[in-house]
Amino acid sequence: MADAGSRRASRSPSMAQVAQRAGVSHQTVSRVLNDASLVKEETRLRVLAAIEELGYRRNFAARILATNRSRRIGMVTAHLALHGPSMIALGVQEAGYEAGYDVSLVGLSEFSAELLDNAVDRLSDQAVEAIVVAVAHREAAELTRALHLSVPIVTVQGVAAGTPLSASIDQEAGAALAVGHLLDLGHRHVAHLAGPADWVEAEQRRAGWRRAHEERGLLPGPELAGDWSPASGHRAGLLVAGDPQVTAVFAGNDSMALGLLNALHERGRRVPDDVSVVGFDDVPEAAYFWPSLTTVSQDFAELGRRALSVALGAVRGEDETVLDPIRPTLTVRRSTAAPRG
Amino acid sequence: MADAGSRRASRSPSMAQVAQRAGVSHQTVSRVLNDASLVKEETRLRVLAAIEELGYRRNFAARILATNRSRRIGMVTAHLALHGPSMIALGVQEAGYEAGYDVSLVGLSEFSAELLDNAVDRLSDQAVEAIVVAVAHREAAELTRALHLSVPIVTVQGVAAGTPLSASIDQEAGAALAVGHLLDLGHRHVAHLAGPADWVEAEQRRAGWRRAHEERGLLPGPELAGDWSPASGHRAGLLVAGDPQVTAVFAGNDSMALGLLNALHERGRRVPDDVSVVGFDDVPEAAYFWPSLTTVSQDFAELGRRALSVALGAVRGEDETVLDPIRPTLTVRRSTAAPRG
DNA sequence: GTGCGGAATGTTAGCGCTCACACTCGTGGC
DNA sequence: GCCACGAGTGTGAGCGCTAACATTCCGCAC
Repeated sequence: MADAGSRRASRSPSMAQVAQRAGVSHQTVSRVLNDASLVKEETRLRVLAAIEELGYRRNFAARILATNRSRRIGMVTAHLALHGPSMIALGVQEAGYEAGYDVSLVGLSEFSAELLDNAVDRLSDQAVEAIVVAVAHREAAELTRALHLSVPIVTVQGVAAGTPLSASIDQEAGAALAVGHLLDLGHRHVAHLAGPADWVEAEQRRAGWRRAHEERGLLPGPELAGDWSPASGHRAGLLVAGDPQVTAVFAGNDSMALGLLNALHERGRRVPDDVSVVGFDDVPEAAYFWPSLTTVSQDFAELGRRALSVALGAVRGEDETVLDPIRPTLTVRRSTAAPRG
Repeated sequence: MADAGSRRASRSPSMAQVAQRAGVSHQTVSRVLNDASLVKEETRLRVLAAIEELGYRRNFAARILATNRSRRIGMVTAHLALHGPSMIALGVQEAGYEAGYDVSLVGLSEFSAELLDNAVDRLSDQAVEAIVVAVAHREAAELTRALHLSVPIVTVQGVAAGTPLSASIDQEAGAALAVGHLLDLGHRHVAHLAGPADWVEAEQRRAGWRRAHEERGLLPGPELAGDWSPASGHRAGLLVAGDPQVTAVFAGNDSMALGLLNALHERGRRVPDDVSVVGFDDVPEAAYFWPSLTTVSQDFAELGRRALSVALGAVRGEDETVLDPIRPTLTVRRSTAAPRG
């Protein structure tokens, strides 16, 4: 119970107080905390004891002020509730802590240029040493690059592989994997339920879908427009159900695949007997869709870790080593089979 | 391009530089930034111009050091990837920003006493003014209370309504709502697929399930043990499918309901014709399960906002007004119907 | 014209830390 | 016996800000 009336919380013990108690100078305490090497073992223990007794914690604001380094990385993401972004955030945090950095996470409730600006602004106020932006809209990537802040910005979604200061997953390869699986089962062509046109990921997955056909000398099936939501998957599903030509669909993500399955059931089309469906992301629920969903798994946490390591490299002013994009893998379940007949 | 060789990033413009440029004292600049009231309009504009020209940003570390207030709230959560926690985090952040606070979010990759301790420690190092803990394990709530840090800790899951320094959703009422719906449709009793015993939420939902039966003078149906995962829902579903007595199941969350549906389909039991199913949470996908899931909706973002407001109240040393828990609502979809016959 | 009072602005002293340097020992070489 | 040296420690300044107090300015009453 701190004295409730006081305007300012009472100050906690300072380095000077620890020093006095241990009978040394404040600088020696500082040395114990930073590079113990130069302090005699006996003194070190005495200081440590004093720290313990006083419950001392180093004042981070004073430290930042004196060193001009915040040891803080900012991260902004939209759609924190989605599987991908939240896993990325986790990866960034973990890797950050390992490297002695704190991570300030700002979640956008929705995407808009203004909110993004705002978030970056706020992070700048906190003097972050680098910012990781995990917002997949194409516009976001462009906005981000236009900012030219004084700190490095690492983009982690919505960018082409090989872009400087970025980390990525090879979406195209993943899509090709999924579509290839369908074609190799004997489907003549595969329809694609695409994500929104302004997402780079959607474009990349679409490219993989086309490529898989081309590599086999086949013509791609019809393309449907979606927006990642199950509702859009459902709408597309109604269309698919009406066209007996379509025997296989590659959905741009698992949520749309879910809506698609729902519509197919509604119309009495059997999966995979009448129509095969494959998704993308491998959300934890995908294995329990009806039927369980064949989909593409990506290691988002690893993506986050890489993003952080790129950011730290930039902070240290190192030459950037461009990492190969992460390769997704295909998880085959019950929603895909060879076409009938 | 900062000079790559320098050990420390070059300092950004200081208040003193702004002052010089505007031809005033640094204190006047400070006044413009804080309580503009006492500064002549003309001077104010001159200072603002100087700030603009120099691209000045107030150094937050110096400010914190001088005021002894960090304007930062810490939040720790496990299962950031789940719908509930991520929405809560969003609510806390939004409300925090509105109140001029930054929020430091620490996501635990899994729950353990050690990791929780660690996270709280890290936040303490950042001198947060309060901590919001959104970790639902019963153990977490206990650990949290045992910490007695120097800052207020607000618990936001895993606590009974009315607990001091907490915000909550009335889980029991939500469960009673869901089960009541089933009973009022004419089901003799409802089976319950419960969450893990060490989650307070699981216990509360279970209590609501029992209460709904008692209020109607009915005996509750069988109780099954789950762990929130779709896999556990699937296991339970196989059991349910084998018992024709069970005509309705209340699942502790939507994920388990999904697994349950999956098992029911697998065994050829029709939903809702043979078995009605209701979930809890109303995740965005629930409307597209097959069949679409009747479930209980909770306003997690609001929960987060309340938690923050409780935290700020405590920081200001106000007497705590205990808020009524948030009332969930029932969303009826296709997975529930009257029993056959 | 003198003085008074509030509005506007300036001055000074820290906040708790790190950095650069200064100092004090004891030890060893000559 | 003196100096050089390095290990171990201390001293002082200063990071950029706010808080408290000091000062100046100006218009107005007398």
